[in-house]
Parts: sequence; structure tokens; C-alpha cells
Amino acid sequence: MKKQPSTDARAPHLIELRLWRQFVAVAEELHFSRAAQRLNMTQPPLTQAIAQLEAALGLRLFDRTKRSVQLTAAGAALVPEARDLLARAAALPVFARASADGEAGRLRLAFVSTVGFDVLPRWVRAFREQHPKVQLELIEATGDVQLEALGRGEIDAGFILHSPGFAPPGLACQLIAREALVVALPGQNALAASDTLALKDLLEQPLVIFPRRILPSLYDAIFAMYHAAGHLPRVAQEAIQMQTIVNLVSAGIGVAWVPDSVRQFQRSGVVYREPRLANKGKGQAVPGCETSLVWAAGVASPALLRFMAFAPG
Amino acid sequence: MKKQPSTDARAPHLIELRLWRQFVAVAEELHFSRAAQRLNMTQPPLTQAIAQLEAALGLRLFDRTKRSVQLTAAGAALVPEARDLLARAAALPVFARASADGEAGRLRLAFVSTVGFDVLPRWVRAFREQHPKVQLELIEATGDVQLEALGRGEIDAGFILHSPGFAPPGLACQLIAREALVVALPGQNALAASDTLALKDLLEQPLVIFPRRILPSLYDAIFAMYHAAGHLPRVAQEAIQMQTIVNLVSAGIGVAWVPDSVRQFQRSGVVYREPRLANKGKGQAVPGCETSLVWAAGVASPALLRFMAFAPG
DNA sequence: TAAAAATACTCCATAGGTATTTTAT
DNA sequence: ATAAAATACCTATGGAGTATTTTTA
Repeated sequence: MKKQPSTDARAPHLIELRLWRQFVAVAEELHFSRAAQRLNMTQPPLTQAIAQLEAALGLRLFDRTKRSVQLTAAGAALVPEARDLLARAAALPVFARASADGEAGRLRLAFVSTVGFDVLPRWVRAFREQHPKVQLELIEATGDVQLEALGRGEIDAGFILHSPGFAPPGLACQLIAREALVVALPGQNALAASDTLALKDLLEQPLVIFPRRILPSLYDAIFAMYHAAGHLPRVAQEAIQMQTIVNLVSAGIGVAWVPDSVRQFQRSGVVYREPRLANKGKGQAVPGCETSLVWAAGVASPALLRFMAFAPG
Repeated sequence: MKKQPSTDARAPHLIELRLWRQFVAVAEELHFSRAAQRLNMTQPPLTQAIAQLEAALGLRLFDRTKRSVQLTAAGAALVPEARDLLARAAALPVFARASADGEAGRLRLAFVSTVGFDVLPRWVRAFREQHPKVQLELIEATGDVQLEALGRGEIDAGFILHSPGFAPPGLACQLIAREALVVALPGQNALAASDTLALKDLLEQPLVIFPRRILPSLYDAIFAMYHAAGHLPRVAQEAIQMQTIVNLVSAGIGVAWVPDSVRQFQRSGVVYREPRLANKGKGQAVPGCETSLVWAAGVASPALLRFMAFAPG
């Protein structure tokens, strides 16, 4: 025996848009035949449709006196609501297509504090102008927090600091900016007095440094630099935020190698210097640091692709 | 030959709620079979329905890899929108029933200035508390403007001044308040000096009066009162708003018989008095004036009935 | 090989059609 | 007499069913 379509499968008392469309047409024409014409149908099924709608609602929408049709109070109240519903339904396909090609949608972007000063604001402003229907959510977070959030799908992409060559597994990565490291010195440190600074002057200074766990290549590059000069750096303190590193330097805890953009943190008691390396000529240079946009590999949304197309020159 | 249902009659590219419901179910389960179960249907027609929706939109909503189902960017963007649409559609019947019994809806009420001071504010406040979903629109207007607006269906009801016994044609009418007339005197008028005032003192004073066109019975009652005392009143000026009448009295144009509630207009240069009639004992009294709520006969909306139920004792 | 989506078909519920009746102006 | 809504009945589209195949983890 064949099971017949279970009646409540079809619609658990959900009134279809068809009925609302027909209702609005009759309400606007106050005339079943004309409304039917407008709907490209004949009058009898329209009469039935309205009857069906009234039955579903359990109330009369029109006062029909064979010769004239008038809205009841409930009917009149429903007209604007029904119209609104239909307008929203009609807008969905448009919105869908806009979402598909990245014109609309939501982008949750995380960023580390250093890009928050210059790169990101300009980028975001330009993007917003061009794509007003994309809703941008910006969250400041450290690199490790961002990577976890990406893994859980809580953000669409993140701006992180990383050193050249480091490729997080499972993530796609686009270079945004490359910058040299500079040294942050406590203002009261004797070295801050002179305008120029050589690597050899720094070798004995205690270091405030980014944890290796987060940015191994930066950590290693700094160690390699000291090593080449015959020294093992003395780490006074690790800190995971540039803000904190600068604060620690300001407190005189030590000196720190930080990306150039950290200079934006104008903090009294801290001076920044570009040190000369002793053997620059021989090809050894101050190590650099890169800011990249990372996202879960293979799931770049159209909106994200649009966003990346705005990458500053 | 029988005409077959014209294809665009059924729906001019309007995607029915059924498809959105099914889409949301699949998006939530990310599993066609489970989603079908939740929808009380089988898997194959659900697969077809999603295919149909995707065809209508012209884009993919799910990445299906036989073994796993994932939302595309467009699909993910659509989920909250579709959910919202469904929620609104589900709310319509509830709203309809609320409108039918007056729990929700819109009430456009006009009122003359005199009720705006005391009666109306208390009434409206009490009603709003009990029926928060009824949207009240209050418009101050003179009686004649209100009657025209009622005729054109621009307001649902109006508070007007009228004299006992006057019944506007085609309108239903409910008495709200009955009040006696008092006399408004210019402050510099000699009569204002004494606390008491008799009708005979007023007979020679020029009158500022409401036009007969608007409120014939009030006009006639005043004339009858003067007549009984053997005088024909001298009309200095007609004015259609109580505000204006009081202003004219203040300017010394004349005295005026106004409803008691007009005393609320505290205007310097105007005093109010309750005159003694010479022959009070014989049954002649100062004429009165009524405030009534009027509405188009036979079309009191449920919300209006609710409103009237709040008439102050 | 098992689980899940896709495909192929069958069927009937119903939206919409035509013909006719009713009723108020 | 006429115009318009209601009623009666018919048709066929398509949504949902069952059975089966395909695919990949």
C-alpha cells in the first residue's frame, strides 16, 4: 500500500506566499474579477483562494455583498504586512545573487594591533565605499587567537604578523606588507642618547621578545643575528602583544626588536632606532617581518575575494 | 480546446515559502535525509526541491560531495534571511487574529482642543497600557474638519463638541462628557470685577460665538436664552476654535459662552464666570454642551470598540 | 561495504480552468 | 438586465511517494 503525502508534511499551517499575493491583489482592486485578471488567472479559483486564506486564518478578510467588496478591519490591518512580506520574499533572490558574487554578505576580520593604525583603516574605508552591502565585523586579536578562531570558523580571515617563509598548515596566506625590524629602547637607557646604534651595542642588553610559540621565525631570526655576532641573547621577558612589549621597554625591562609599524605606538619613555649591523656589507641584514592576511584554505567567500582585491598597492 | 493553467499565473518567479522552509532545514541539518525527516517527508523530493530552488536563484546553495553537505557563501548568507522571512510569515496569522479582535491595529483619532487637556490624555494612557499593539494616531482638528475626514475615511473616530440632541447623519455617536457653559469675560470689563454675574448683566455685551454652521444647537440655545430675557444678542465675531474665541475675548472683542473645560486655557486678560439666570426656579437653566466620540456608522473597527470600552466612567 | 545523495518512475492533491447559478443593483 | 461573486465540476501540473542507482569515505 502506497503511503500518501502526509498532510502536515506539505505545510504545518504555513500560509504560502501565493495566498498573500492573491489577497493583496484583491485588497488593492476590491474586485475579484479585476484582481484575477491582474494575477493572470480567472475569477473562480481566486474566490476559492481567498476563502482558503480566510479559513486558514479563521476570520473574514473581506465583506462581500455580491456587488461590492470591502476590507474588514483585520483585512485592512493585514494589507501592509502582507505587502511587506512579499517585498522581502522578492528581495531574497536579489540578495542571494549579490551574496554569491561578494557584493553582499558578512565578513568577520580579525587583526593585530599594528595594522589597526594605518593599513586596515584605509583599506576598510575604500572597501566600504565600493561594497556598502558587505557587513564588515572587525575584531582586534593576537595572532594565536586568530588562528584558533579561523579553525573554529568564527572569523573569515585575519591579519597576522608572521616571518617570511612561515606557512600555517591548512591556511591560505597573502602577503600584505613587509617591514624591517627596529629596536625599541627605554628612554633612560644610555644608548637612547645617540642617534645611531650598532648591533654590538645591544648585545648585552636584556631582551623583551615575542614568544617563539607564536612567531618562531622572528624569534629564531633575532637569535641568529645575535649568534652571528657571537652572543647568546638574554631574554628578560616574553610578551604576546606589541602594546605590552612597548610598555615593558618603557618600564626599562629591556630592549626589543619590533616591526617598524610599532613606532606608531607613541609612548613616552620609549625611543626607536634602526641599528647598523657590523657586517652589513657581507649580506647580513636586519631581519624583517611580514603582515599577511590568512584564511581557511579553500573556503574564501566571494566577499573575501572582493576584499582581497582591495589590497593596497 | 481547454486552456491550460498559464505558467506565469502560478507565480511570476516568486519563490514559495515551502522552498525556503526546506532550504533552512537542510542548512541546519547539513544532511538531506535528516532534514527530510524533520520536514516529515522523504529525501528524494527534498533533493529535488533544493535543486529547484537553486535553479530559480541561478546559483548553488550547497556544496554536495555525496558524502557531505556544506553551505556555499551565498547559502550561508541566505540562511538568516530565509529564517527571518519564515518568522514573519508565521507571525502574520497571529497578527491577523489580534487585529480582528482589536488587540492590534491602527486607530486614527481626531480631537478638539478642549478634550486634549484632561479627558483624552488619561484615556489614551490607560488604553495604551492595556493594548500596546494598537498604534494610536492623534490629530487635533476642529469639528467640521473631523466630520469631513470621517466621510473620506481618513480617521477612524473623532472627539467633537456638540449639543444634546444633535445627531450627525451617517455617523454613530457616543456621549463622552456633558458640561455646562460658562461665560468668558475680558479682564478689563467692569463685569469681571464682581464674583457673581447675572444673565441680565450680559445682555448688552457683544458676543463672540461659535458659528451656527458647526454647532447649531449651541448657537440656538444661547440665542434662546437671550430671547427668553427679551433680548436679541449682538454677535461681534464668530470663531471656530475655542483658542481663538478666548483670544478674542482677551482682546476685549466681547464675551463668550464656552464649555466649562475651556477654563483650562489659562490666558491673562480673561476671567470665567458661572452666571445666575434670573428665573432659574422656573426650570430654565444655563444650556450645556456635550463632547462625543463620533465614527462612521457601521464601520467601528474592533480596535475602536476596544477603545470605546475605555470610556472614563 | 555502508551510508547518503541522485535518479527514475508513479500517483494524487490541488491550483487553476470552464460552465453555470445566484444575487444585488 | 447586468455585472459580479459563488458554486459545480473538470484537468493536469507538480510535489511527494517508492524503488533503485551512484558514489565516496
